[in-house]
Amino acid sequence: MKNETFSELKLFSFGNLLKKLGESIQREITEVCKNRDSRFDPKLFPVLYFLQKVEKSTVQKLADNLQITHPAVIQILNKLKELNLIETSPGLQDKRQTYSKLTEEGKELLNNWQELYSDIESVNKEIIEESGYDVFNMINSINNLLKQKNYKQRLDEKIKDRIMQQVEIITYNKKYREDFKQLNYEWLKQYFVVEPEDEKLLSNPDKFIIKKGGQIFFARLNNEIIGTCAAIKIDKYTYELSKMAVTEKAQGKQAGKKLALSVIGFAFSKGAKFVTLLTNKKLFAAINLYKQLGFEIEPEEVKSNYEREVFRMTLLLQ
Amino acid sequence: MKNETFSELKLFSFGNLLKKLGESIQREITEVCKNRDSRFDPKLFPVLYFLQKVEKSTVQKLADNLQITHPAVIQILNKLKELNLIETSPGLQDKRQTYSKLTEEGKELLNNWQELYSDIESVNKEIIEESGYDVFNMINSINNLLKQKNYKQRLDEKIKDRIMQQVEIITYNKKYREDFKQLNYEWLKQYFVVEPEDEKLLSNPDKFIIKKGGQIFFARLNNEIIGTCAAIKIDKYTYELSKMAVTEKAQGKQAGKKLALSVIGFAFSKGAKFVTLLTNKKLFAAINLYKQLGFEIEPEEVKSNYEREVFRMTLLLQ
DNA sequence: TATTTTTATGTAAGTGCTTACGTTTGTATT
DNA sequence: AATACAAACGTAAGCACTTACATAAAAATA
Repeated sequence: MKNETFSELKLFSFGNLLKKLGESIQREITEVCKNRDSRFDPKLFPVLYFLQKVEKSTVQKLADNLQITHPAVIQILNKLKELNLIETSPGLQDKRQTYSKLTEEGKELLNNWQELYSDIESVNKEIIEESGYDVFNMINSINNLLKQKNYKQRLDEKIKDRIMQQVEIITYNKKYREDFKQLNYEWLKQYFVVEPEDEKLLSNPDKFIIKKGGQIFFARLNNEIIGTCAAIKIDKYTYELSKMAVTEKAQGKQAGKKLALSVIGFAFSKGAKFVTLLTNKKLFAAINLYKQLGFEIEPEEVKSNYEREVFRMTLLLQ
Repeated sequence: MKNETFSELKLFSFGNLLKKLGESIQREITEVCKNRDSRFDPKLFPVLYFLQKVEKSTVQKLADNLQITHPAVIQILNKLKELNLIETSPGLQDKRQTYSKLTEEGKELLNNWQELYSDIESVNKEIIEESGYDVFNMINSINNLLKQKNYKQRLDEKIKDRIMQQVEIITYNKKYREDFKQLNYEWLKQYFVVEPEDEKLLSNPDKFIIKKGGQIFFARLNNEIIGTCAAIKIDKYTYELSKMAVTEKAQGKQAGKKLALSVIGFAFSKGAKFVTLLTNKKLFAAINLYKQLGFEIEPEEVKSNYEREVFRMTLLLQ
């Protein structure tokens, strides 16, 4: 009965479980040490140990080697200084540095602690052996995995994937005509002005896009149309990706990417060789997306009948 | 080069490694969550989750189920209350209790978070699978080991063993005569007064103990005599454990136990059937040790020629 | 050479827990 | 019924770190 919830949340709390286990072990070690010798604080030990090995060290070097932050090192060094176990001196060549080294008292105490240190190691070793697991390799293995791709990245990707899967892409239907117009208006007004040219096309998608062999895609999230994009037939081998618009509030849900992929897929299925598009220098996010999908910027600046600072990008379908 | 010290201290820092790994995972989870929705704090989640499952709960019940202390629960509940995700009410039968339950807003939010929760679970699962280790069984296994015998106990035992091994037991030699006398004087003065009877025996151990077929043992730690104990021959079948004295500053190093064991071993090797001793009611630690070694209190109160509140304990050698 | 950037250190404050302690209420014992 | 004991909750403070920020010196760059 008890711990049932605990076990349900086990996978979610994975990090916490590791943390708690480690903490409880450290807590008990600290307690035992304090009982033996009020000065023996296991958290001080690694710093002392390292100082013994290298004679003297800067703060940064300690932080790097002990895998803790430099403020943590400084706090430990301060305690050691209070206990007269180390002494510090400013760096000679580099005046920013602070070197720390053991005092005679520090060396002696460290020597006395060596035995307790070994005892702790023995107990840890026994526990690990009794557990029957190669705990260190496990820790290493997970650390390496997270070094290759850190947790944040993994989780961000997972979330992106999930959201992308939630966005459905559907094809044109008369009932979406108003959505097509609205989404594009919203977008145009944000960046430019709506020109007569736009007005004409956006009001008659059947006539200017569908009937001419093109297609219009819509991104739907929870039964709401959040984005659109058209594939306009230019010639047998070329389709234009155009009228891409995703509503502000649904940004970041990968709808644009999914829409663009649909256009590309459509063009490909029609046997096209190129997908081309016009875009504007200031639309960084869009340009990035197109690049990511393999579009390349045409070298010559294009003169379009739209009064914008535009250029052409083209994707070669293999 | 780097991390070398780290790896030298690996076994010592076992708990810390686990803790750090867990912490770093939790940190990144928290960061990602905060970016998505400033209110989604993964540390709040288990409490919400549990409240959803049981409808309402007391503080203590939450603490038990989530394996955290009750102040931790209260702190989380306070945050949740600030966010209007829960509401609390005092217990009806038991007025000490405080019940918490989700508000409508809390239920809705929890529902929204469900997806992010699943994403975190998926990432954790992937990491664990990629690592190739059965991390949960490992954690369980170690937790169980520590439940059977906690870390503190293990470490205390390890230290005791080590110290006991360091104490060497050696047999009588004239050069230790002064140690024998001094140790016993120190001890006698602390608890009683030195009587003529004592004086006589302590000054002539060769004559009164060794020559009569007994033996005197000394405990040596780092070339210093820290304790002594005599085996005095009473008759063919009986030796008396007597003149046990361990110097104050070396208490707790198991010297007494080791000395007593030496006396018992000596008596056994001489073919004795009993080891007997006189002790005083106020010497609790000593009595405990003797009991631990198998000595049993003789039922009748003994009249000794020492003016102390004494009784006899005897060990039957099998 | 002047200026920007980076590095080493230090300080302050935050975090997510914990232990320690106090108050109120309930339960057990005399 | 009176009293001792235990439990539930709450508050305060501590712990072992962390992030965030500040400062001065060194290194890189223009």
